[in-house]
Amino acid sequence: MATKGYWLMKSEPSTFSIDDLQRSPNQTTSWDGVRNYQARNFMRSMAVGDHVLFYHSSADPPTVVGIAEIVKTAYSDPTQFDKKDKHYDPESKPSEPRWDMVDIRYVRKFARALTLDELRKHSKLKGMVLLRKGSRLSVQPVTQLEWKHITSLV
DNA sequence: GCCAACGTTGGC
DNA sequence: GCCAACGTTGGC
Repeated sequence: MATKGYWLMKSEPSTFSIDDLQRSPNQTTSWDGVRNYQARNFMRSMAVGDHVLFYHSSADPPTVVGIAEIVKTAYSDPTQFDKKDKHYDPESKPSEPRWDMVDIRYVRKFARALTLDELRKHSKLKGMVLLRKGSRLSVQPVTQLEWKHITSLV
């Protein structure tokens, strides 16, 4: 059996929180609006069943709040063609869509949210992309060890 | 609100 | 292909 991938995805809770995900139809949503090539490429490499840490960015404090899973692999993000959408991309052609999204489903909320300060105290998490200075990637990989360690805290 | 870090754009 | 200017992210 192949090992599943582990990821972290950021969302501003004022825009879309883990509670919003839990309340969504089938507790599922499509992760649209990603307009960064690196983040897009990570989404393209996701497989159904991959595990996702749900992160609340620009929150006070910013925290890892729970877990989701990938339920649909990357496909064209329709908001790139919607002139009224904030993430409209006039350069992208329907014949050759530039931006993709995946579908994720709610799995669980942690008993408590994990702050960056707390995570930084764990030497095992020292290499985490999330904790790197200036790291802005909204979709990023997590190692299996990092995943195990974080989920063991809650 | 500030600003460091980073990605993108476009002139050359 | 270089790099300055600009825009965005996101912690603080």
